[in-house]
Amino acid sequence: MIRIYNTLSQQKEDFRPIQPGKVRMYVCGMTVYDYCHLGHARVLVAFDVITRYLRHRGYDVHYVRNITDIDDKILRRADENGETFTDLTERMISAMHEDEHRLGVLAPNEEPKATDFIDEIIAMIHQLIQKGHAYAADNGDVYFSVDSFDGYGKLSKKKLEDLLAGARVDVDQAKKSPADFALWKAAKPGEVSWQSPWGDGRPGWHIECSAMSTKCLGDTFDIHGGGPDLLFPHHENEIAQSECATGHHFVNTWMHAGAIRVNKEKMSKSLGNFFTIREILDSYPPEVVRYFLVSSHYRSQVDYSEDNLIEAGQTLERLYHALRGVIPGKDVPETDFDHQFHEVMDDDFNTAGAISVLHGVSGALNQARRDGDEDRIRELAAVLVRLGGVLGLLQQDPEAFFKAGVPDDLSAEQIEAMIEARANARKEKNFAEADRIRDELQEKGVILDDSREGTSWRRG
RNA sequence: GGCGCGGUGGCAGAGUGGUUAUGCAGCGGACUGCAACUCCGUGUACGCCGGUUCGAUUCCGACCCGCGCCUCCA
Repeated sequence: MIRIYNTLSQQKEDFRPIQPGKVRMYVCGMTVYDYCHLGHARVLVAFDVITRYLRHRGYDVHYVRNITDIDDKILRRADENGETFTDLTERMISAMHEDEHRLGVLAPNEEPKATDFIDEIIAMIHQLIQKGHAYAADNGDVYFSVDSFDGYGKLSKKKLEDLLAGARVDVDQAKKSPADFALWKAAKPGEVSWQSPWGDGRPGWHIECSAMSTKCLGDTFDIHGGGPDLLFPHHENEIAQSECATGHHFVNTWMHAGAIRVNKEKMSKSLGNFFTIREILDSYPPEVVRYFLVSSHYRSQVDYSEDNLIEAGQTLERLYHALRGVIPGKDVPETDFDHQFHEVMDDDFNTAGAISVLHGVSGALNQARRDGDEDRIRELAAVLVRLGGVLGLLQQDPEAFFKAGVPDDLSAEQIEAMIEARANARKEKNFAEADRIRDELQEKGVILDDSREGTSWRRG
């Protein structure tokens, strides 16, 4: 039985999908006005692992992750760049896909964009007005009336009165209550807009997710996830909109990833302390970044630092070393390691524990190597690749992993030729020449590994 | 101020009412022409103070400290 921590109940619960064997999951994706940063990568990778694991356990997962392609920040950025907002969003969407692909994140089943769901959004707003949960204000905006929904605050555990008492709630004359939020925003002159019964405008941020998730997954679905800062107000507002519009319970399990921090502060756009995925990938192999993210639990905070990335790289190398030179066996049945892996992953996707199982496999594999037990080596290699694959790791050919990133000015053939020259020098006991060749290669970023079987090489 | 989360060995990071993951670094060893790499072995821990218990790092309470949300942010 898989257990998942539910933000709604604040505890781990047995996971029972609405339809046995099928999981319907929605995750809030990117607002595409800039490149993805590490915080986005965390959510992307976390829910990728969750999807992979659920599928590994036999569930048919329908994973929907939206793209917010219209909002204030997009319009402002497009204006600053002197480009149309669609040029900007298309560029950022393809950049996002590139980043995801490099991190080994599988594509969701559906990737709805807000601008493709304007009709559904308008229909839902219309429904909310009819049921008395929303109202058109004098300024052309349409607001959700927070007072009309008794359940408001049940996800974030906030009381409406506390929210109203807070000084940071926007006081807007057009709103009946300061906590009300926009469903439809009237267009300013010259702004991109769509026609609606309440005048030209565009959707508010929260309504798009309600409209798209309902359209793609139905009124009630299993899992809704996202980043830690979406819990309030975004997800709280989604619940209010959806439950008021459909009259049904919205989501069974709410999942939130932990924040990425830099120097003890949350990595965020507003603090400006964020690292984009692409700039991190300039310095570290993508799989190392993924390993770093997966090595701690998805709900915990993690600190981004050079040291942590370097350590992740060293640890990943250890696992690939175990696989080096082995052809994994085929159709290897489940082992005790698989069971251990399932046990920790069943417990709210404990990827840190899962990685420890991976190290257990690699330790056993090394033992088999010492024993010279070829069958056992091939069996364990298969298990390691299989379980690693559930985390989206260890799917590369080990040689490719070790040799990636070698400077272009040195071809594999040249390296092999130098290795051979060194081997000859060593045979003639000309160690000065042998060491000269070794040093020369090291200077160029190539490290030689001597072993009984001969010499292999990898990037430095 | 309101709500929520957390404090584990030098570092990263799981977990558990008693047998104390895993990795990195350190140390010892094997291997090596010498090294590096690799492999094997190995020590150190549960913020503070009370309570419950035969026994608490694990449960309960207080305290200290850190963090997140309450405003756009994954």
